[in-house]
Formats: sequence, structure tokens, C-alpha cells
Amino acid sequence: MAADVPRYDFRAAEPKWQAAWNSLDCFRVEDVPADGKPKYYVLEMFPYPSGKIHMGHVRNYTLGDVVARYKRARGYSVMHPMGWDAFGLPAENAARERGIHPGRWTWDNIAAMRAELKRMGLSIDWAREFATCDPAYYGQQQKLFLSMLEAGLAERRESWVNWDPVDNTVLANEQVIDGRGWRSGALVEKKRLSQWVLRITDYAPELLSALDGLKRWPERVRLMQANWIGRSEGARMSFAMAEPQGEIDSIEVYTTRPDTLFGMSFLAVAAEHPLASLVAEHDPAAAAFVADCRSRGTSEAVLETLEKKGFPTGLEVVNPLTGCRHPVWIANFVLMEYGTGALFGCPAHDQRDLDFARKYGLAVTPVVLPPGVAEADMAIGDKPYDGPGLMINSGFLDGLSTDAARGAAIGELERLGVGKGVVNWRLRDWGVSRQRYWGCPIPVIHCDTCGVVPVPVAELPLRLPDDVTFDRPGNPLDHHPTWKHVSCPACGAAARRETDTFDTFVDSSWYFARFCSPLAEEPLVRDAVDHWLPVDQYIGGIEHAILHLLYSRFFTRAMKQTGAVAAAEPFDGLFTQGMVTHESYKDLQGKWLYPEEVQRRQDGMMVHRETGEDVVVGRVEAMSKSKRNTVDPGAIISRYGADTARWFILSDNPPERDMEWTEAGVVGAYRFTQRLFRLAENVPVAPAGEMPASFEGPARILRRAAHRTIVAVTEALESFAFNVAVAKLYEFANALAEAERAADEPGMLWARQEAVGIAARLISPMMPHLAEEISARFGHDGLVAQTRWPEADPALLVVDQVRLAVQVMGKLRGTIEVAPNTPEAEVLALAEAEPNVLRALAGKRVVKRVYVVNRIVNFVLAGS
RNA sequence: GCCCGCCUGGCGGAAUGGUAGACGCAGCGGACUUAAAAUCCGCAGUCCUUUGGGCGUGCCGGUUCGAGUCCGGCGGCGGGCACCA
Repeated sequence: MAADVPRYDFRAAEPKWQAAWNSLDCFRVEDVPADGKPKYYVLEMFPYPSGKIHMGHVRNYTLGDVVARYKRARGYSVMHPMGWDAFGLPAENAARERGIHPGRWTWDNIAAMRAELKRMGLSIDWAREFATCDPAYYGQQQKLFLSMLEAGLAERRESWVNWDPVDNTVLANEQVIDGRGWRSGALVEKKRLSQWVLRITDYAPELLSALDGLKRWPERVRLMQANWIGRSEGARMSFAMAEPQGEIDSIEVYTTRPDTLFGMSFLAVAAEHPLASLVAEHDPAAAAFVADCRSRGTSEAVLETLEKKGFPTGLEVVNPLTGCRHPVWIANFVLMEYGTGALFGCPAHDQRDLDFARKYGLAVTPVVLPPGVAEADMAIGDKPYDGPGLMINSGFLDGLSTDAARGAAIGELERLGVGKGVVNWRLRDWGVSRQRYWGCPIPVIHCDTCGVVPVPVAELPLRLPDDVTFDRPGNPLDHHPTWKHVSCPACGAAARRETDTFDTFVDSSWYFARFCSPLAEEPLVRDAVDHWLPVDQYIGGIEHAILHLLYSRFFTRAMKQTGAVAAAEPFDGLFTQGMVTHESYKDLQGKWLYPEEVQRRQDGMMVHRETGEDVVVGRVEAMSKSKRNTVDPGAIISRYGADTARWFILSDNPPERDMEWTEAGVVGAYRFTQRLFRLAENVPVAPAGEMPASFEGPARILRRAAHRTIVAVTEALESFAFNVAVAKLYEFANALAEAERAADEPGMLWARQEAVGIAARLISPMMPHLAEEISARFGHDGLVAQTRWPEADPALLVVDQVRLAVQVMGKLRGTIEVAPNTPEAEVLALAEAEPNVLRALAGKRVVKRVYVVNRIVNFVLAGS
């Protein structure tokens, strides 16, 4: 390498600047600041401490850091914290597989990941760091839970769980594979357990209506949440049994289509419905059918291909509006969890009902006439009609519109006292009990005389015992020799601790609030949370669009109800990033290969780095361990530096889309860091003296480029168009290179020094280390990290010449240069005189002349 | 099946209804070099009869002086979903 080419030594520079930021506490903020600055809370979804960061983390935390650094430069007091979502199953799996204690495994992972994150140069206030598995955090969570319990927001309820009968353990959905337990391979059963639920459904109306106020959320996330909450209007009604069965003399049904009651042909109940159980007691065939429904998993793939099946009970119900009798079936497509677990079937106007009716030869009676169809022509083939229309075959409803009929039917049901109009919600209460060790203990005690008794607050945190074993299936807390045996805090009698722990979604439902006062001896400090909440910009993956965000919205409302916070909504702005993808590779034996095992030969073919064997290049897809198409961020940072990794991940494409990680792209980004460094290095540091009174020629051009770039980059950062900000900085680098060739022009030294100073500040959110390195060379006061964002000089943004497009009949025929806001007559004369335009207009009659100031001229010609 | 999103050069992408393809990657040409790497400069949608013209933002139509952008329909790709009564 030539000695005279300056090179940027990121290996020395990056740790140096990180240490400088650290020693000056650049990113530290107070719980309740008194600096009078406007606040800005930037948060990225905190990571699960798996042990290594992956490219998704790099993308997530780079995006957040750009926002944090930019807002800081704009004069905000920015809180940008980091923590660890540290409870969860992988730690228990590690314990079972490798004999490591989950706590040890987790804390080691945290240490490793913290070191990796720090190498990225993130502007994080590390003093706020916490892990959810720390008793200092989960003890506060236990307090929150007790306050919710007192407020009636938590209660015990029976609910269904996936049960592995061989391992005698509850399985998470992800542990059920094709209906079998992932370890034992046993067919999973559904089992009823008494569990803690949080009453999120109490807030269903508000969680839905408040979505409209979340203006800075992606539309599709709001839509997904709205669909998940699932408000529907309909009727709840009961059908009398023709012959009562034991206790059951009627069946309760929810319907959104009471208007189609006259088209009813059957009634169907879920396999878990009490009537199904009753029938199954006496009828082995029914019992077999019910068992068959129950053994089937609930995974989507199964449901997709599921054929609609039913079992006729031989019983009948009476339709209260028509007086007709209809058969009662047990059907596999009826969900016990939704509505009342029973429905009435109107095959003419519902696809599932129609499929079912065709299969079992049930009646299909149309009752809604589509607009424009004669009643005589109305027929149902294999498609139902589910649109609006006029009622037919419907007694007193005949002739009404479907809308009117809906109201009239409900009115009649109410008059008869057999039903009423209701609003129904799809959202279900949140079951938070998990039969696991590595989670936050639920702080209650079960006493035979007193029932459920809260653990006294003075005894919190209720710690997990460390001395647990994972040598047998089930919950180690349950097996622990002493932990669960306590005396009742109320009566003193022998009692048992709750051995369930919380769903880890509970941990992540309030961590953003805890960051405001992470060391407090109470869950939240009002002054601190009321200052910082809501989070101004939350950034994370779309995969959390529903559960995490909805639970957090609920939790914040619950905390508001118990007086812990003022805000109802946790996240004012939400940005959902795309995935990081990569090509995948297989060798000729079909074994997946890591990118570093593969290289591109001269002819472009991909071959194995060591064997030289051909490699099959597969799809570009989300990085995953199983496909081995992962790239280790640590290795990238070691080879190219954090700034390069950050720059590339921002430059490739808009951040909401999936990006493809490519070696070529990283190399390109690396080259740019070097180029920019050289361009800055080539500007003499000699004092440029007083600012010249005026600039002409290349110096003026450079200054205009610099100030236009300020505007362009600012706009791009404000709108999350980071790839555009990068592109504008590439352009600016080209302008700097241009200026280098005109270095001897008057005013140039001053202009170049100004330009480099502007460049350093504009790149600083994206490449903070390089920004410092460049800036330091000119002896600028202080760190770029503490410097204000540059302001564009309006005088330099004024354009003195605009190029107008001249069109003839909408087609470009030439361009003309004029002063801004040139009067119409003058512009039109110039445009018509442009040689090529002149040619296009020759012999034609112009019927209209369009002039949009500073934009365009268009001549419209007569004739065809 | 339902809901949502997307579709622009070889590739990633840019473009308040106003010169489509900024910027980058890959490519090509040149300078420098004994040579290579690195670097620097330049070219580059496509076709043709090339001082110019035709075509061109998935396809078909519409609105407009003017459409990648707005509207209607169709197709393809991707994502979400708990068969939601």
C-alpha cells in the first residue's frame, strides 16, 4: 500500500471514541431532568439474551441509534436505554441439555451480548440497564401484579392447556409439533388447569377505539390489532331443546346474522360443548367423534386442510321465530372459545354452513335476494350469497333489507324474551400462568381455609430458589423439597405457594416504563414515568405487531387504573423494520453451508472455499440457523468496523422492507468510509482565516451543495428514509471530490473546511466514530456527539437558475434555463424558440399553453 | 377462504400529479502502475434510419395539458389469521 494514501484505522478509532463518549457520560439522562430540554424517548425492543447478537439486532439497534443521535443533535434530552428480556424457555432447555443453571447461562449470555452491543457504538444510557430475571426487576413486577389483583384485573380461571401425557408437562404452542410433544413425541392432549388470567377483555373497547389516536403507528399494525380485538355486533339467543336433555333445556347461540334465522337448517355445537359431553356419555360413536375433535392439534396447517365433519346427535331444537324444528349436530369447525360454542347454520348465506349442509344433505333455503336478481332465479350452487339484499322466505321480515331485518329480528327475539342484541369480542382474556421455573414467580399462596392469599408486600421480591434440578420432567418449583411449603400469611396454617410463573410477555409489558427509574424501590416513580412516557419512537420487528404491543397497551392502562402512570398509551410512534435476509447455500450432498464456507470463483460460480466443489445457491431468505445463511455481526465488525456495518445496513433499502445482506454491499460501505476519510484528510488543516465576504465559482458550488445536503439529509432522517439520507451523503462526497480538483480556487480552503465539518455532523447519526475522527482533525471544540445539528444558510438554498422541461403534447422536447419565477410570456417565448420544440410545433396549431412556474411548459396541439 | 401490502434497469432502490431511473452494487472504458491491488476519472434503460426519434415503472382501461404517482378492473409475488358463527 502506498504510504501517502491516508487510511482510516477503525480498529483504533472506534474503541477510542467509545471511551471518550463514556468518560463524558454523553448519553446519560436523569430520571427527572431539570435541563429544560424537550424530552425524546427512543426505544428498541429489548433482546432475548441468546448469547450472540444477530443481524436483526444490528439493524434494530442501528435504526434506534440513528434516531437517538439525531434527536440529541436537534436539542432533545434523549433517553435511549437497553435491557434484557431474560426469562424464558431456552434457559431451561440449556439446563436440561447441558446441565447449566438457567441463571448462570442467562447472565453469561448477557455479558457476552452486552460486549457485542457496545462494540456497535450505540448511544445508550447503560446506567439504566436491567434484566427481567433480576429480582430487583421481577420483585417490582410482583408488586404490580398484586395491585392488579386488588383492582380486580387478575383472577383465577380454568382454561385449556397443551398437555404432554408422557413428560407430564404443559407444552407451549411452539413445543407442539404435528400434534405431538417435541421431546416425548406423545400425542398432545388438551387439559383443563386452573390458571391466572389478566382481564384484558375489560379494556377491549378502549384498546380498539384508541387505535385511531396512534397516528404514528403503521396502518397495518393498527389493522392487525383491530382484527385481533375483533368487535362484532349480533344477537345472543337461545334455542329451546325439543326434548330437554338432563339439565340442558336450551342452547345459547351467538350470531352476527339474526336476519337469516328463517334460513336456518341445523344447529351445531363444539366438541367441548356441554351438550356434546352429555351426548357422548351415552353414545360411544359420539364419544369417539368428540375425542377425535379433541385430539387434533390447533395448528394452522391442520385446520387449513381440515374437512368439515359433524356428528348428528338425533336431538332437535326449535327456532323461536319460525317454530320449526332443526337437527343438532356436533361439528369440528365450531370453536368453544368463540361466542357460546354453538351456532345456527344458514347454508344459503355462509360458506362453512353450506359446505357442511352439502356434505350431510341438509336443507339450503335462500332468504336473502341479491340486488338485481329475481326471486324465481335465486339458486344456491356451491357458493353462498353473503352480501346485502332483500329478505325472502322470511315471514314478517319479507321485503326488508338485510340491515333492517337484522334489527327487526333482534327486536322480535327481545319481545319473545329469547334473545337480545349484543356486541361480541374476539379478544380473549390473557392467561399468564406458566408451569415453568425460569420466570417471575406469581406471588400468591394457596391456603385450604383462606383460599388465595397474596404474598405480603414486605416479603417481596419473592425469589426463585437457586437449588433446583432439571433431572425430571415438569416444573422444578413444584418438585422443590421446601420452597412451596409455607404457612398462610392470613391464618398461619400450612399452605402452598403458587408454583406457576408468569408468561414472559408480562415482563416485556412494562419494561419501557421501568427504564424511567430502573433502580427505584417501587415499580415506577410517577415523576419519572410521567416525564418520559410515552415512548416517542419504538422500533422493532413486525412479528410483535399483535401480542407484545397489545399486552403493553393493556398493561399501561392497567397501571394507569392502579395509579402508577398517567399515560394510557405506551408507544406514541412505532416503526416496524424488515428482516435481514441472505442467500442460502448447499453443497452437492444437500448440506447447508455457511456464507463463510463459500466463495465466488472468477467465472462467478459459487464454490466451496476448501474443497472447491460446486455450491448450489438457494433462495434469499430470512437469516436462520437451520439454513446456515447467517452472518455473524461480531466478525463483520472485526473485519470492517461498526460504522461500516451500520452504514451498509442503513444504505441498502428502506428500513421497513426486508434487506439482503451481501458481502459486496459491506465492502462498498467500507470503501465509502475510507473515501470519506481521505476526502476529509486531504483538506488542509491550516487556518482558513476569516470567512470570505463572497464566494464564486467552485467554492460557491461546494457551499451550495453542502447546505442543500443539510436540508436533504434532515428531511430524510425525519421521515425514516435512511437509505435516502445515505444517498444524499454519497452525492455530497462526490461534490467534495469535485472540490478537491478545484482546490486552488478562491475561497476554497474555507469552503472545504466548512463542508467537511458539515459532513462530519451529517454522518454522525449513522457513522458516529468516523464523524468524531474527521471532526477531531480540525480541532473542533468537543465531540460531535455533543454538537448541534448543522443549520442550512437560506441564502445558499436560493436557486438563481431553474431548468424547465418543455413538453409538446406531454412529451419532453427540450429544456430551457430561466431565472426562478420568470413571467409566463417570457418563458413561453423562450420555450417556443427552443430548436427542438420549434421543430415539434412546426405546422401545428397550439390550442393551449400550460406553464407551471419553475416546473414545466406544455404545448397542447389541435387535432387528433 | 378472509384481511393487508408490494410490483420501476442486471441488482438494491430514487422520484410534493410536472425532465422516470438520483445514489449505490455489479459491469464496461480510461488514467496511474513494470504488473496487479487500491485509488481517481468517465460510460451505462431499451430499440432505431442517432444534431433526432420510437418504446418503457406487472397487464387492461379511465381521469388529466401531463400518471410510476389518482380511480376501476385483472394478474403475479409476499405477509398476517384463532374455520370467528
